[in-house]
Amino acid sequence: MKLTWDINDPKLPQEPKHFDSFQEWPDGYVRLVYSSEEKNAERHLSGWAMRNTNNHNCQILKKSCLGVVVCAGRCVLPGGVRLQLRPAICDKARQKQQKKTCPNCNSALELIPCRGHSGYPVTNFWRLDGKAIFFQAKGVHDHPRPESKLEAEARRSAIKKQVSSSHHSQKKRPLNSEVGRYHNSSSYIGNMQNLSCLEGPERVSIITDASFSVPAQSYPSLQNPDLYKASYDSASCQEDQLSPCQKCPNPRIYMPRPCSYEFGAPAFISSSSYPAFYKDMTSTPVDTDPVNLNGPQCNSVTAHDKSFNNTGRHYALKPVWGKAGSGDRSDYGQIQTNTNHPYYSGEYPCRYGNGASPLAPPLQTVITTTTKVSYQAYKPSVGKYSDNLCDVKNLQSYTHMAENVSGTIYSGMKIQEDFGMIKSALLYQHDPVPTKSEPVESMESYRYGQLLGNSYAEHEGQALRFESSEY
DNA sequence: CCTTGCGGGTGGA
DNA sequence: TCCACCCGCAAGG
Repeated sequence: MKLTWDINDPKLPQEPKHFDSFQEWPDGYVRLVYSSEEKNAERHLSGWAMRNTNNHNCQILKKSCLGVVVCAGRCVLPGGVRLQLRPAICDKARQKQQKKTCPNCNSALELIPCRGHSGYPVTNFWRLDGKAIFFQAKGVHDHPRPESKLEAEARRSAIKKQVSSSHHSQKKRPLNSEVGRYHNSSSYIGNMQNLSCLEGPERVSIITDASFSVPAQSYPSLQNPDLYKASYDSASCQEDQLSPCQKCPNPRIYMPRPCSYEFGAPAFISSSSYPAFYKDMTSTPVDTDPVNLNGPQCNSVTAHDKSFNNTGRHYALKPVWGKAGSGDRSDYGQIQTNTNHPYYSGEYPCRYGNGASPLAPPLQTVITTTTKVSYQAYKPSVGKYSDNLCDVKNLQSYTHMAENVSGTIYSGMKIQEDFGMIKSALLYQHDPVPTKSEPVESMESYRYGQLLGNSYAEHEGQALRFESSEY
């Protein structure tokens, strides 16, 4: 469909013929139309830690990205992964979260704010219109992915369990043990995620080698795998699934963009290579810039998924960005698709590396305003999602996903139950890799674009995220 | 205890 | 006007 609409349009396309599958990690200037039956969309879920932002417009729900919480020491977890916690959405909880230390090295935790939208946090807009839920994202995340919501929840519950149960027996093992687990799991996950779609064996191999960093993508299937998973998976899957298709056609795909934080921190980059960095880097992610080089690729992590998923081609596309201002609306959607990145790369602020200059001038202007639209009632009737049903479509994809996952992954992983969820999480994002070949391609292109970053991505792929707060 | 939404209100552009 | 953001409230898990 043509992305001719803008979230602020008085009139949105009526009765869209086709709905997009849920995307857990939308990135870039994306516009999607979900079915009002899509639970995840209904809940305005996102893998990114998005907090509600008051835009004084009850028709449009606006959310802004909180970034990601990482170890200030940029330590590498045992699995080679990095800690990438999901920032607590609640201000108070976030403050508390930041007072905790890295479960792995005890360094302070650092919140990397999102500045992917012209120096401001990436914003997501949700608007219910009839049977469709319109979603529009503005900005490109310039930081690693945090844990997905499910992963975070899973972790939390896992920790609780441990605490409660294990308490008696051995009390304090927690840190290491936990960490270890997490690592494992996470790393797996990370890999898994990437691989998610692949077959078991392949996955494994892949994993080992390249773990792109997809930080977190998946929604763990923890709890109700069905629900989330389905949806999420679908998302991921979709991507994957789409990927084949998407690669070309899909407009909404995102692109990976450059510079991100990750690179900024060497640590992130190649965990393996830079192990030493831990401490040094700590405070100065920026310095790390050397990485910047990577900068362009930065987000690779994130991007990966995407890239994989969607990508192959996207990258190649041309940069639409030049325009900016006016074109906006329609452009946006497309941009993503098309744009390769010039925009990203350039523009994107790798804050770390370059500084935050927002190259993308156009964006803002264009973007903006959510504020006022008064159209139909946005307020969704909540409640609806009862459907565990999830979209059939999604399910399908899921199903296969799930299967794969469970089977393969798990077996491989030793993870405990707790982590089981994780696996689920793994599923989607990476999935992008529907076809093996693609991944490769995309990777390359990707990397290419990224430059250095790649390495990072690979190693990093899995960042662990977990917070173990108390220890 | 945390998430999610809502909405009043502020300050800067 | 637009927008980011702070703050509190309420519902729900």
